[in-house]
Amino acid sequence: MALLESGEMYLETILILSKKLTQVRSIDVADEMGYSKPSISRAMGILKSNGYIEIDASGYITLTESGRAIAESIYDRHNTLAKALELLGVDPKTAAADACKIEHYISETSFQAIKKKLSE
Amino acid sequence: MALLESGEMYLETILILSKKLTQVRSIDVADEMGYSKPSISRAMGILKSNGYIEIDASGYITLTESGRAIAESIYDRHNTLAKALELLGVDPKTAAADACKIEHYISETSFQAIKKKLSE
DNA sequence: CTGTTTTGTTAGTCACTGCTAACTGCAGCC
DNA sequence: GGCTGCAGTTAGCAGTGACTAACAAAACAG
Repeated sequence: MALLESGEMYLETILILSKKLTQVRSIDVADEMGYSKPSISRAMGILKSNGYIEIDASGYITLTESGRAIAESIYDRHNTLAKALELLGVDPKTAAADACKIEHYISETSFQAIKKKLSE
Repeated sequence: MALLESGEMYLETILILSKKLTQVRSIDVADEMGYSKPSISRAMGILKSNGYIEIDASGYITLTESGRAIAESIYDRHNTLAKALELLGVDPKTAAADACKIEHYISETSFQAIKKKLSE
């Protein structure tokens, strides 16, 4: 089952939080994303049943190999797109917000073209 | 009431069709977008009740001033974004598909930055 | 030990946006 | 007149993804 936008956002957020915190729980994801606890609870259940994350007995969340691959991919897109917009003169806050949306919709082809342009 | 992605797409499609056809009906929009007639029928009802389009007794659709402004804006975004991606080496088909998505999500700030870059 | 806070889940709701099935209304053809 | 086909509407369904209310369980404070 392919992940939709929301799933990608949850995985990316877990990745970002795991860089900032020693452990990531559902409530941390809820706070970071601004969603209610039940929304996170259900989303974590779906991600877990699809093998993207694991949740231990204490509620600590870790990305599986496949989940991490997706999260890293989205995170890479986010950073690249945000950087590209900033180079065009867009303020960092707006650039980040836009990157957050675009990262889910842009094709790999277009993304690589932007990434290549940035590396020149 | 702010329009969501789907509403913007309907308005943009009506604008494009009005450039190609002398008159635009619901069925033309359905064919162009690949949606079923009921989906178009409901969408047109919503756009009409929000004052974005008018439908005469024969079923011909015209954009109101506010509807046209939105449609033109999205169409402009579409063309600009597609052109930008093509300049980066993305094939026209992929560029158009990506532009079709991004046009709904990118901020005015970022869009103007891209447009400015293109005009250099 | 007891009461509160924190964390998480369960159950049910709602909006958005697509769909099919089945209907109406009309126009054209034999 | 009656059949056929096209355009459009009505009614109801489905998937995604958010929400609140209410509950359960564990951790913590006094």
